[in-house]
Amino acid sequence: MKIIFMGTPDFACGCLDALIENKHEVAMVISQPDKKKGRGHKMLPPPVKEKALSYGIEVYQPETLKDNAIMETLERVNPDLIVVVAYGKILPSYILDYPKYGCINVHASLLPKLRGAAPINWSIINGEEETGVTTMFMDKGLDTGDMLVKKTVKIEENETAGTLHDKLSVLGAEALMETISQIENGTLNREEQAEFLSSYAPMINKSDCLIDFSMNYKELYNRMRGLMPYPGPFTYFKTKMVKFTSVKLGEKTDSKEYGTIWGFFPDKGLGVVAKGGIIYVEEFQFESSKKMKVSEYLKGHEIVSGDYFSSERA
RNA sequence: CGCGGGAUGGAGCAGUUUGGUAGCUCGUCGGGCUCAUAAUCCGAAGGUCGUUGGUUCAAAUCCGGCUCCCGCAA
Repeated sequence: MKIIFMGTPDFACGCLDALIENKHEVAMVISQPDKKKGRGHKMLPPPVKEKALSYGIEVYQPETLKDNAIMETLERVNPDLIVVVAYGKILPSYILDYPKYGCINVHASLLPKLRGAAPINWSIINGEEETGVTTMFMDKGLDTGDMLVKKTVKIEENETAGTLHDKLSVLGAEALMETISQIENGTLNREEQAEFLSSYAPMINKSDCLIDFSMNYKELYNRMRGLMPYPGPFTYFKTKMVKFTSVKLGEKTDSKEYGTIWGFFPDKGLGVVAKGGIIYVEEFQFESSKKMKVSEYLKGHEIVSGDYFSSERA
């Protein structure tokens, strides 16, 4: 079976690896164009492109899918199946209809929940107890196609978006392999998504990351974990922006001085008052600075009792 | 040429504006006190101040080049 693989970020690399390891014929990889990234605007290729090149697979990076170039490519390669994992563009219907076996997608949630761009983050932010991956036949809607294989994983107490991302990347590859072999064996089981159960996981934006300590401490803890390590929950301490890189859920408190520093405890970290309880900060990163443990920071800086984090720069 | 911060004993920082003996907190090592201690006290070791050139009687500090690290933005 001749496959075109479409994907862009790290998350998709596990699936590409699995396809190769299981001797599937990946005739071409389509990825987003190289982008100016990082300091100094260096051009950097997306991870999937690098991975594909290391396998010696031809890579195509169209700026748009709306012109004829993509059609010519499809005709030249003539894939039986297109596998899409976190590609980042909507596929027009003439692509969806082109391959004999259609287009399948690996999505990092238990559909129909958390359709959209950031299901991993939102599963934690929403305080879900479990999430997973779902493969589906793509249709015109956003993650609305018929579901094929579903795999579940428990969200741990201290799970972050980073750790969950890695788990789901592996699980996604497994689900994809099962889906493809079911296609080959003709044992596929399609299940329609129950629309009334659906929810949406929109792209994370800057304002989602600004931490507000007047939020309930458990919800806040979920939100912080769901944003780690990227893009990272942040707030301000005096004149500087500070990003939290490791936090723990603390005990209850009645204090209403949200954002105020409760104290520093070598075994727990820097306690901060949130609504209903304490959040302990173990590690953070100030702007222009390296990430460091709070205990390290305190060797060269002073934080006095009564200092506070604020959602606005002083 | 996207914007900005930084490089000072093992760690985290001050000192740079206004050149003139290298300083703080922590750690390390030795010792005291103590039933004991991560507590406390006394003492010690440890730095060509990122690199390179220049100005100067004198440079961590002023000027130029270079290297590396980091945040933002995309």
